[in-house]
Amino acid sequence: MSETSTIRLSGPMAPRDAWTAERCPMAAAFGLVRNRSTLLILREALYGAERFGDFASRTGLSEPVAAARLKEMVADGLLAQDEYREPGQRARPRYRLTEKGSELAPVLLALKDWADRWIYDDESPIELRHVDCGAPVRVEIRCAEGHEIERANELELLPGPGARRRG
Amino acid sequence: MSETSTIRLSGPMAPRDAWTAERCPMAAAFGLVRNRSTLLILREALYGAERFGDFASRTGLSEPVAAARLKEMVADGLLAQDEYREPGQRARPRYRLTEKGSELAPVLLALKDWADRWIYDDESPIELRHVDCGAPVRVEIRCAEGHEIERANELELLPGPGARRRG
DNA sequence: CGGCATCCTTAGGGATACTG
DNA sequence: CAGTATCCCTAAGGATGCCG
Repeated sequence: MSETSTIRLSGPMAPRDAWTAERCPMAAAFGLVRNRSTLLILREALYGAERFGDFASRTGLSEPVAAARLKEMVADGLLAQDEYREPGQRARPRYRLTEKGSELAPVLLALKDWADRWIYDDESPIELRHVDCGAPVRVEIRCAEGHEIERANELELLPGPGARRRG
Repeated sequence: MSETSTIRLSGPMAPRDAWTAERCPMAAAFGLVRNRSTLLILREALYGAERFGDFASRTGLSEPVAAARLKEMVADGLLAQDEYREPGQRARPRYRLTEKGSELAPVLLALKDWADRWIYDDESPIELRHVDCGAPVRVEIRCAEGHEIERANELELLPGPGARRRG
């Protein structure tokens, strides 16, 4: 643990290529989450919120901000909006996670795991368990052979299939 | 896949409790990453950057912004600053990931996995492989029993050990 | 090199009040 | 209830220039 752990840039990546900055999936994904309010709305959507008022009140966001984010997230395909009518009630707008949106869950879980350790000192305010077996859940980095990766220096960075493409 | 997938809020969490918003590990962790520039610097640190000029140029950030972020990240314990002297050279400042900082790697990898699928259509500009076996790497959600979680509705949200504590 | 000072523009976000 | 319209303040970040 004395040595700083970084990802290995070998072969075609060393010395480091400029396009890893220009076409960076991490930055691209962050560009859609973008800000705190989007993250909070994403969290509430994962917790099952569907209605405008719930998003605003449970996140603590002001209504104008909640409205702006919901609109953006629908435009970005993270949420889908429709109307639903509970029996005997008037129709109400509803916002639900798309598959694209719900697949951001690992990002939130990775943030949670990190905060649980480094902010809450392993005493998290919330716990996630596997519904089927009740065991606690965590994010793992694993290769296709099933080996778990514990540190960044077990990783090697290479150009991907989309390295040459433009757009 | 017709049903929207959300985390289950059962027992003490249903109806949803307000403190899941007040003390939210996802939001807490996001509060340290906070903005795009921090993420980019984190990325470069993971790619092995150590010097001010490299952080600024490889991220494309202006120097004032890079300087401000590096300072914040050192204050937040994500980076450690020291001086090093290459043989026959003058001493230079150096910024390296702390353990706290490098453990944010899963967050970046989760963002990458998501973008690879939803932005780059499975043709990523970059690839990460396990150094030992060369197999591609991905983020997995898994419970302590080893079951992989594929969808949010396989998860159950509960109060954690730090639920009652204040601070 | 490795920064800091200054200036400027845009984005994020709260408060308040109002509408269908 | 589900927003929208204003207004205002702060944070994020680029450009330029200077300095040890």
